Amino acid sequence: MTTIRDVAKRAGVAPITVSRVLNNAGYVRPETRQRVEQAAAELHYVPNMLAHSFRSHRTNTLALVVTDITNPFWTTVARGVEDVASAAGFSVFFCNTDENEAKQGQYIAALLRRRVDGVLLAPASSNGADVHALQRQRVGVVVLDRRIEGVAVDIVRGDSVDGAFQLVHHLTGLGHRRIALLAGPAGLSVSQERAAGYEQALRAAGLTPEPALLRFGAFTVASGYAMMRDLLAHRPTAIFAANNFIAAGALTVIREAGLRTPEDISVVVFDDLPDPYVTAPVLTVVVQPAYALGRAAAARLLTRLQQPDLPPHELVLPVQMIVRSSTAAPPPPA
Amino acid sequence: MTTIRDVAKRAGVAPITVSRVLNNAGYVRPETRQRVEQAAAELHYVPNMLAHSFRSHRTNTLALVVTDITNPFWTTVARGVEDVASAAGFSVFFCNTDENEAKQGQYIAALLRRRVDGVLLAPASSNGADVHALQRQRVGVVVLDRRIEGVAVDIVRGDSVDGAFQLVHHLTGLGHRRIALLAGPAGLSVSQERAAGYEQALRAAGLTPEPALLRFGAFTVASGYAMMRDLLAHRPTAIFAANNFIAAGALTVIREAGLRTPEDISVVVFDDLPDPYVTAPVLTVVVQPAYALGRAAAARLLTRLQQPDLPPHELVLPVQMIVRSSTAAPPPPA
DNA sequence: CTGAAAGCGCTTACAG
DNA sequence: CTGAAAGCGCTTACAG
Repeated sequence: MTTIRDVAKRAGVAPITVSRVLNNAGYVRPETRQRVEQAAAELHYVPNMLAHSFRSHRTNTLALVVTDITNPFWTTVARGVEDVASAAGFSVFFCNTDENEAKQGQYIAALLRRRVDGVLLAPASSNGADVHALQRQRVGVVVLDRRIEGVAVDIVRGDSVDGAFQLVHHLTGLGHRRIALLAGPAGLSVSQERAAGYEQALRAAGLTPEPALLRFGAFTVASGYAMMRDLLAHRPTAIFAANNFIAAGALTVIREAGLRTPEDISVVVFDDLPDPYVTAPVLTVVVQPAYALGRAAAARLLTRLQQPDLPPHELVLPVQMIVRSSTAAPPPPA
Repeated sequence: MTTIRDVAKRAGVAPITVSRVLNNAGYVRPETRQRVEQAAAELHYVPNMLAHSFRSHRTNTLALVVTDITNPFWTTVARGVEDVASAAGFSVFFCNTDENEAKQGQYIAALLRRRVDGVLLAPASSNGADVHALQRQRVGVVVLDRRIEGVAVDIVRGDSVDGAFQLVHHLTGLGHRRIALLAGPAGLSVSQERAAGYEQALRAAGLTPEPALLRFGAFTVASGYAMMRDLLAHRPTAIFAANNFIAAGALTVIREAGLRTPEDISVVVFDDLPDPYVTAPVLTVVVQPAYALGRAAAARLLTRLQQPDLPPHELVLPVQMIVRSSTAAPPPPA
């Protein structure tokens, strides 16, 4: 394998000069630079980034740890992260935890061993241990989408309370009084915040939240299906699904029960399903700016790498409701 | 930062002994092992994998380069790869090329610099240059899903010819005579093979392929939409979409044109859209074993890393047709 | 079963 | 603008 030494020999310079050329660091005479570049090309030289990183203590690598790689919300976030990172010369390690705390711990340990410069973490739980472990080793961290407890750290997330409020306010405005919430895991801040927005909107309409109409589960199709099955007996006239996959499960139950949307039951959802998902009906939704969220989080992480002592900051991105054909006035009481 | 040396000092042994404990390599007395492990834990020691890899010439890292990270086919493949890799102690770098040859080249260069042990590549084109570059640097390679030209390399893919034949044969069996193919990029082996299976099935039914009914495009919703718009004037009674995203685009056109499926037009597709995609109608499909494909490819790559001189091998996984409600006999001629 | 010495391929820190 | 020397934190190769 050819090394910087071989290139140096061929170009008639010292290894350190080759290093300067390859890293665009320090002064090199244009002619010297050209001779080095030519020698490198002729030898098919491939820089050894392991040696570089090992010596310089910089890997130019970030990691993005998400909870469900099959959810288009997260793949869209990933594109935002990747675009910002690669423009700044960083590579990104994508990791998928399946909302599993143990898996998350294993990934964090692996990333620490690899000496990534920074981590963007969508935490699988509110437990701050992993963030703490990263900070102890002086790895940059930005928490995505969710809040965690007891740790001072940068956060970038969408406005769940406001989004939930908008959706449920829309439903009460249409005259709905029996609105169910199919929420995510009870322990996550996003679940709690969407439930808070839901209750605020109910109260604003003079309604009292009914425990039987609020279910916690998981951000999966199967969970949406199970929660919706349980709910049918309680005769909701509208459903608020806390994410897109929950909505997909709920819609399957609705279809199987022979109910029509929006005539028999209205449906609203947090997070859109993009184009390729040929949904019917077309859902009233709160859209989080997933791509912008990825970009903002990556940008913040790069800033933190340069200024480690910046005070932690929470960035809450606004969300937007799009009213489509899945919502209408409730059916007249039977 | 604490090093192997600090751990050694605390445990009262030599650094090499710590190395042996951490890597489970060579003989270590159980008591010595325990002392070392305790010292490492007390010091919150995090092994420096950069130093390890740099010295040992092994990174325990693979890369998976796919063409569209938003397509569930590829995320499912990714899970298969990840499961096999992590069981064997390897991490996986996920890279997304967007079917862009230049982006692929950049990723391959970055992976070479990082000295990944092996690469699973779904090539964005039939050009073998990147595979050649990997092989020259003695990086293991397995090509996924598609064939490339002029390079001896392991390949793992689904049976496109057979899958296409099955779908189109199903349509001719129902009585269709005007069957259109919305294919992927003309230069890719998968596109050519699906077109070949399509033509074979037509000929087997005594039909002559009609150039106006075969369109090449891209594996995207937008391309499916555009191709389908162009096709409407040619009055096909059935559509064969070469992948799931093309089908999604075509279905939008069909819906906008006020056509019903399957009454007015039948639709078949290569690659399923999974659960969360609440499609209507439910499509007749050829399913590739995406998860198994990922597993098989990763397993092959691990084998090759251990036996670099194995002759190249092509593994073609069988595919399965599932007949659902999007296909029926063609409407009577107007 | 354990260790002392050398070296992996770069960059840092210092000179000139 | 260029270079000689030292060293990053491990593992290899050899000894005992």
